[in-house]
Amino acid sequence: MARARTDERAAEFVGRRPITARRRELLAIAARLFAERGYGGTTIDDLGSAAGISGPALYWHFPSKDALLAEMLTDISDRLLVGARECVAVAGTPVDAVRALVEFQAAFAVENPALITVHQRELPHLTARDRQVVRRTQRRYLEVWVSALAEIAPTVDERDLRSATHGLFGLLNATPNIPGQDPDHLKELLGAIALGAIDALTDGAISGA
Amino acid sequence: MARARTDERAAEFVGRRPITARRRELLAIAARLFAERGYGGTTIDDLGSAAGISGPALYWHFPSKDALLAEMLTDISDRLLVGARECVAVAGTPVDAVRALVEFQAAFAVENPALITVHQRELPHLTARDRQVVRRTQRRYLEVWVSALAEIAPTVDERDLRSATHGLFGLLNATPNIPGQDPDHLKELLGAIALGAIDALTDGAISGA
DNA sequence: GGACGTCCTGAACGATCGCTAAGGTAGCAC
DNA sequence: GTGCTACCTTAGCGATCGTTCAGGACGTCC
Repeated sequence: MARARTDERAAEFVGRRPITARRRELLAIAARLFAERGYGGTTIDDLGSAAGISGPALYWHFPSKDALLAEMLTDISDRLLVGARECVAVAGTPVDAVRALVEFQAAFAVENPALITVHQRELPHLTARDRQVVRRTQRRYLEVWVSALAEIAPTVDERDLRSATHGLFGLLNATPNIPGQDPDHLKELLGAIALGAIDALTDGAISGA
Repeated sequence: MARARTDERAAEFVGRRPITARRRELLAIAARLFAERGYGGTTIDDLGSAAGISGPALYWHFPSKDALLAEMLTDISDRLLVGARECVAVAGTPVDAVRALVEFQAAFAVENPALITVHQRELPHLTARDRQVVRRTQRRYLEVWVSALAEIAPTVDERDLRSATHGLFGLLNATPNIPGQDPDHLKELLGAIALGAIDALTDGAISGA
């Protein structure tokens, strides 16, 4: 009998197991189910049978249901943060940076509705420690936005920028609730609306009033 | 021994028990806990002890944990729908109607962050029947918005209006995520941003371009 | 062929938790 | 007093569900 990877490899990879294709697949399936039924409404057996295996088989890949969720959420927030930093790095002007951020978030939300849903909803089901990690990454992501916005609107109070950015996230992350729209069209539409919102916030810094 | 109200009164009130102050109080407490820990992360005993009573004591007031959540969610969506209809009824012009809707939703979200959180998050934990009821009310609420927007922007495709409205809800409902801002200020800020978003959508129908 | 790693099964355990049962207390009506 | 209602208690049942355990099938390497 092979010992579960949970025991054997944990030390080697210090809490973060190697990312195999199978793991990614299972995470994607879990994201779909969590989005549909909620974390609490999804059992280990549900996850297993959706993946074509038994419930306990998951324990070879993940140490616990909590840990699965934790990995999913940290992965999402990491991807968002990396993407946002790249947006800013690549952009030529501050306005371009903001445009790129809007487009990036819109694209991510439209292309990963399940992930966005879970990310917005299931944070309370993390352990305090994991929640703290995700929250910190989220805060950094927010800061990338706030910094970018501050560059195009230096006169606006930074706390207002922060509040408004939360609002923009809510706007762009609403895509999971919107049924049956063409993804590309939706991306454009919500992106345009978000830019309008930013214009209102920054007194026309985008459109150049 | 008094039989539980669940058995005794259910027939009289056809599934909807009379709304006493105590019930409202318990619902408010439950909303707070559900928002903090999630529905699945909150036990009956948690709810009870937060209210200063034992867990099972709740069963005198509500037939089940599910039913408690269902009542909470239907109540929220009902209040939103009623409020929105009144906004439209009172408004003099279509633009006023849209302004009133934005202000109303912003006010509701700022003043009831816990309710908004639960309303956004816990729908999957309802029974199919209850979920259907809440969804229908939500759809009607959405239609009030879409109709109002269609009046100020008759050229915009109605499906786009619907999508955009979902986005606006996301924007205005982001308030629970925003810590430590003055409520009135936040209301104004998000309201203004939302109007900017609507302006972008309707090509200046609000600001009068 | 044997050793080993990968990935899975099926049975079962233990804890949690929603919910029921049975009863108690305080107040008010008559 | 008795009876009735409103609201609550504690004990405990039953089911669910996360998790563990022991093992097996399949592949690869020597």
